[in-house]
Amino acid sequence: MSRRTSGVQDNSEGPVTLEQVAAEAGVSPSTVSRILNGTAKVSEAKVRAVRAAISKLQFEPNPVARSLARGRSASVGVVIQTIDSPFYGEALAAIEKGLFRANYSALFLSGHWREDDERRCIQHLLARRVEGIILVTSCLPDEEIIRLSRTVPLVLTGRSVQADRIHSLDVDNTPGAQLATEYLIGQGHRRIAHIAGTAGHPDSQQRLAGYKAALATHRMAYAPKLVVQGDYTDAGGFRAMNDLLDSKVEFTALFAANDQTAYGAMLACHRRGFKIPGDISIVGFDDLPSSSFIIPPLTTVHRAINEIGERAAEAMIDLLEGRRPVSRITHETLAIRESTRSIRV
Amino acid sequence: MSRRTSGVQDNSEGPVTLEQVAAEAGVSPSTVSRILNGTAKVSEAKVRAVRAAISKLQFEPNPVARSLARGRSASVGVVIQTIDSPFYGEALAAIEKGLFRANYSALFLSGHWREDDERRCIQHLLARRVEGIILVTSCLPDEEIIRLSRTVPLVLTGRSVQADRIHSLDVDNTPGAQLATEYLIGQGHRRIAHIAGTAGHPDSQQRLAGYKAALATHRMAYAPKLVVQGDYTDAGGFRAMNDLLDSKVEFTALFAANDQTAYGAMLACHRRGFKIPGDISIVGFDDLPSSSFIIPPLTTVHRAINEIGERAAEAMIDLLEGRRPVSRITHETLAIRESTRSIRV
DNA sequence: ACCCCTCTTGAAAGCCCTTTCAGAAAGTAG
DNA sequence: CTACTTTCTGAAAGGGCTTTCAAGAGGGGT
Repeated sequence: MSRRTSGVQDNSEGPVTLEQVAAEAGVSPSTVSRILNGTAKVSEAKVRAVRAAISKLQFEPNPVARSLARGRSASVGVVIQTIDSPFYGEALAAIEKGLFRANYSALFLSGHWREDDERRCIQHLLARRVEGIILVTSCLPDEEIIRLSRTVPLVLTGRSVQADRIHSLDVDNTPGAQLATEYLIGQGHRRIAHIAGTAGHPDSQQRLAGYKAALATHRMAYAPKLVVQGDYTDAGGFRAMNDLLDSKVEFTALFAANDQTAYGAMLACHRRGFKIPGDISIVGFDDLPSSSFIIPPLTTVHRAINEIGERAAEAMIDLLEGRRPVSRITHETLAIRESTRSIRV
Repeated sequence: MSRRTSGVQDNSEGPVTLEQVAAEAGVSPSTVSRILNGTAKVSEAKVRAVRAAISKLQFEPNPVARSLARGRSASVGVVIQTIDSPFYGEALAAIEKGLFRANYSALFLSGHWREDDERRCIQHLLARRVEGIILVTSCLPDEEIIRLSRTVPLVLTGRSVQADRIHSLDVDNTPGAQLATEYLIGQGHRRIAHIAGTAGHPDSQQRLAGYKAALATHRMAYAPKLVVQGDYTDAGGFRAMNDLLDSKVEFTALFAANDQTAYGAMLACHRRGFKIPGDISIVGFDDLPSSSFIIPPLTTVHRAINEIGERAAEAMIDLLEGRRPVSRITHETLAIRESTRSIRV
């Protein structure tokens, strides 16, 4: 015992409390609280005294107590599918920054593309009393999301669900995919293969839809044989390209569901002696940071992923502070690099 | 008024509280708490009644109140430098998983390799009353870290600082770098260039040291001209390789400070018509997931980054629960792929 | 039958803030 | 100078849980 008594400067004894500040400044705790939060006018003199006490004692309000008293946790949950993955990483960074600026903490959890894991994450977040949840490409069915939105406000990316406290930051992937495919068509390609993303993912369906739409626009037949299943990973792209090559179906270009798939596909081509873009032109989707540095630099659909993250954070803050979010996302563009070539005659 | 009274199933009225459970079960709040935490023996009958009430009301204890009462926040802070970056992403995922399993939440914040940002993050985390902080490759000076450890237990990765409540998960990069360089030497290379990592980073210094050590072991002279500064990014590697090529210094192999640097360097070679590994052999460091899929697949020092993450989480939990962490990290190995070749005669 | 223990349980105090309520002080109007 | 506002301020009541303390109940020993 005893260390409690001492303490000219040695503030062992755990964090300083608001009451200690009040005592030091000779005012009541309520006054200190009011100054801290600006919830009422307080006389100049007391403000000064309290500020002095605060800095003398190095007081930092305890956010846990504050949360309890206010009934608000000042934190929002972010459920992402894979925290690794260069693509989502960038979004995360932007979300973190946006929330941090508005004084919210972010709790990141990964759902691993599994509904059950995602539910578990959400449960955990709710138990932690987050004030809102940002779902980055959720796997859950619409009605479940709507039900959830009755409990907490939601921001969804890569997905569109309409409900009162839901803000969908949907980036329809269809136009981007169409853009990519049409670019290939414009370069003279007529037999264009596609390696799809994970089966069942909405954005993978959209990318396929965009591919089909481009063909349709140019009155080109859709050949199921030219489309093989991938899973958004390098390895999946590698496998898929091998399947494609094994199947002996002819094609001069490939639209890959994402950049990683394209990487894998490129390697498969390389292994079998096909040159890119000499023999096969390849377009990706996402524009990962490294895509401009691989060999050859990848032509790909550019998405401003950090912008998506920023908007998601903003929208969440709007929702929390009772404003109606209106954020719109920049459209996808095509970053034309060196993995494609014209085969016009 | 009124909606409070109703409620066969409609639990508007916000979350259920422990007191409501107590009332429903006909016991005192203390008893419910004891059952929840197993802090005392409670009669079979009451346990059953309480369990029934809990599931009937769907009670979930409020962690905020719990934190306040216990004085423990059940959360740990994780300061990372860049949340994006495939490399750190993996570590994060592993840390998140490890902490989640032990019922701790992780608060991720990025320091952007800037001391000030890192300090700000730490302040924020302390204000949030995290119980411990994991610093992934911190930029802060040793004495500051030691001072901090008097406030919260610390786990450090990529760094070694000795103090009571600090557990360093240091992976000395020197041996890995030496391994890489010696491999090149073993393949007959005599003029080996090195693109260093960000100036001043300890691990970048270690990698350089490993490079030098390998040369020394083989009685090869260290030529400063063969070493140029990079910054761990693709772009930096690209630039550095161009500088190297411009300088007309001769070399047949390159040891790049990390995989991204290697990517950039490879592209620079490609641009100027140098073949890899035909003209120049390249070895990287880290073994990013995509490194086995780029062209050519990169020979690189493999680090079990997810293992580092797992160990970090475990160590933190040990520290928090009063155990002495003893985790050891697997050694680095060399993943030999196709970006290197022997030039033995 | 009486005393002493052990075991289970509830009351109440606390954790550290916020916020309502009401009193005190100061200002304005009549 | 009184009556009524308008400020500023403190006391006290939460917010939802944990934990200490003490009382009540039941058991064993003599």
